[in-house]
Amino acid sequence: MALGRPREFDTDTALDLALHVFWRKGYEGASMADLTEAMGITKPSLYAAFGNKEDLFRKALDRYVDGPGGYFRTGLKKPTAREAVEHILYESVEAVTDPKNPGCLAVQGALCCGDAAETIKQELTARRSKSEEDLRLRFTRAIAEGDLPADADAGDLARYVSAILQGMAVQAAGGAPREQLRKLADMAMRSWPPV
Amino acid sequence: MALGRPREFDTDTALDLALHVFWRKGYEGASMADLTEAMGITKPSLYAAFGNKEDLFRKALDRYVDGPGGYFRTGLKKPTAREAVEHILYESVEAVTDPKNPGCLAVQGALCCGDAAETIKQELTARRSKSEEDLRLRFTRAIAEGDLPADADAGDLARYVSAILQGMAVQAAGGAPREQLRKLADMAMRSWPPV
DNA sequence: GGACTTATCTACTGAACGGTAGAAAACTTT
DNA sequence: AAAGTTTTCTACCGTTCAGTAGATAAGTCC
Repeated sequence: MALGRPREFDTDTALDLALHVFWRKGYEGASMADLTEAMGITKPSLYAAFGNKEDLFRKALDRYVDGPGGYFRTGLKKPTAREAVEHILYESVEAVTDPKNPGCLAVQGALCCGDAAETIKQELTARRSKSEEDLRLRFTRAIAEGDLPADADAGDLARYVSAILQGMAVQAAGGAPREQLRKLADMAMRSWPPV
Repeated sequence: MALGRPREFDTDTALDLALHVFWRKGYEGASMADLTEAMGITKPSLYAAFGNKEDLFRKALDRYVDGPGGYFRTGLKKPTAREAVEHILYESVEAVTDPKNPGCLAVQGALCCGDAAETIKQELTARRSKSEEDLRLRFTRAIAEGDLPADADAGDLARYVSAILQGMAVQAAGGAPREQLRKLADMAMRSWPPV
């Protein structure tokens, strides 16, 4: 066992609780008081375990990507581009319409912000770009493998799917019901691949 | 002329300056210090002229809708649904990629927030819903007039266009270049109306 | 000119912000 | 049991937040 007084809370569950606060309120909107209250720990414990607010957010974001946002990576592994897009779109609908925390952390965490949160905004921007790039690479492979038209533009398709996902995230943040977003995904799929 | 000491600044230009601060930083991210500095007035002058921060934001939002966001209303007046969507999409691309303040105020003003800004978030959500409803009504008319298929679902189409617009806003907030968003609009138009 | 009205300024309020000092408590090691 | 290590707690730090009091200045009205 580790030296010293043992920690009285589980860091993973505490991080999950912090994640949900950030998810609902955004980086700037979530105060340290909000976070400690939700996590059930005091501020010094939080700082000792996770660093500062920015560190905590980054750790929560990692957890988000591996947990509630894991459908993205899973989808990329599907055998065809169509199946990948289908999986990502419909799983995204379920994720962003979770009534406990509607929307997408990568979109609403810090879409724009005051000066203090600028680096967090950049981090989220970079993550969204990375996701779009992952889609692009997947579509490039699909073109090579013949399950997308040879004259398709992988970059355009990736941007299109990203925009749909982000649009759904905005609508979900506004309380759009699951049903409606499913119909949105239906529409996107009916015209896939877009010409 | 009005009674009392005359105001030394123009309220409309001051409101424009405030609008651009809110646009770049969001409601929570824009501090009163940011605002007064940009507007070139002191805090008491601001409060006397515009009320409190929330009032100021609402007035800036009205100005946004009538100014930089005016393309939406203009587009709805186009003779056909296709022309309306085309106008709104391409004008939106220009608006959200304005390098001075990328993105859309109605999306990034308060997509999610702390408790204090909750009413602002609701106001923005309501405005986005209103826009979607305006699109739906326009498409309903278009179906009646025969410039959309009789079996089209006006609500679905409105949601789809809204999602594209909001997705573009998110991408623009992340610095997506105008060229790329134009190609996104191209794709949306090529498959219009979506089946 | 004097009364009245409104805008402007400096200086300030209380509350909330992120973050920390320092002492006490709980464990392992020897 | 004593030493060493780490967590926990209360209480606090300085800063920034939105918002305001009160005095002064600049006009109009009579």
